[in-house]
Amino acid sequence: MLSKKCKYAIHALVHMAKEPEKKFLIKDISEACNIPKKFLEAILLELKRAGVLGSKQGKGGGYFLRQDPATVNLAEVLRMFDGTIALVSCAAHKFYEPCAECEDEATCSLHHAFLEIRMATVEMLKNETLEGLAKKELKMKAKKKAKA
Amino acid sequence: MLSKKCKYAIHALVHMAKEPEKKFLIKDISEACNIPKKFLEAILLELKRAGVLGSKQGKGGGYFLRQDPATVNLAEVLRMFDGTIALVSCAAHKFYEPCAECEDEATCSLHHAFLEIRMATVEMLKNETLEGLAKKELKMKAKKKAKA
DNA sequence: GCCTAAATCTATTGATTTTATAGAGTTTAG
DNA sequence: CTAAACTCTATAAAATCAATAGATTTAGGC
Repeated sequence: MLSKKCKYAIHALVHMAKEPEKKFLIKDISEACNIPKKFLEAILLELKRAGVLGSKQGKGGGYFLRQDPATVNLAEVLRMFDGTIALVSCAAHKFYEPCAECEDEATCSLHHAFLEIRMATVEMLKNETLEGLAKKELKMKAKKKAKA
Repeated sequence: MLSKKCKYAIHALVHMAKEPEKKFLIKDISEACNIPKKFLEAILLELKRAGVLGSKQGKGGGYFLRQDPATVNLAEVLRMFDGTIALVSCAAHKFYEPCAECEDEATCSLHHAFLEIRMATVEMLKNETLEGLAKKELKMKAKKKAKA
């Protein structure tokens, strides 16, 4: 499972990607996405430090996307907040660590199995971009409204 | 990431699946797989309660596979120890729960994205059986030995 | 029957991580 | 100069994870 922090980050980013040019107040994102304001503060700050968001301080300030939402994908966000995507550390790409209990990774069937699963999962996550998610959501909401 | 408990469980099961008819002592599994003995005790007990293992108490006792290792897969073991395989609770199959912050799952892009990812992941995990993993491991170890 | 080997059960501890909040500080528009 | 807004440090509450201790029950073999 994702941490709440990571899920909140994705929610916030997708929300912002619906209007990629707009500047957002923490408070507004917090209310729109139902994320505790103080918690969201820390999250947005992390995203800023990672270069995904930019910000402007003082009156009239706010957060905005610094990167093209088509180039930001879920694999990236997951790794930023939750670390590795792999199910065991010895199958990780960016956060590789040998498993303490394993005597020989080369002949460990789990290592090989989870390596494949990690690679497939990362592929799927890379296909999910902020732009894609935001557009899908706008479309779904429009459809639902039309129905009602 | 899997919990250690879950990873230990899989290690122990694969170890046992290499000799599916044999009866194993906790101590022997613990030493073979480098798992803290007391911790392993609790794990094996859970696997027994779940029906995967059987046991015999007293002198000459031990644990043994109760199910055909070809029918036990990693999806099952993961769910037993770590709960849902999905990355968000609203995308879970066996452990579904709505996300607290989400106002409308039907139009949530994350819900749909993670639903697909969960389904693909479960497919992959289901293809990894105790028998498959054990055989692969035996083969790899034999190959390595032949080389040396 | 008694001894010993082995699984079983209850409880609890310590460490770590996660989630969240408080409050002071800094920046900027007007 | 003041209000609005992000920034930073600190910390606390809660949950989870990993591991251990110690007592109990069961069964085999002499």
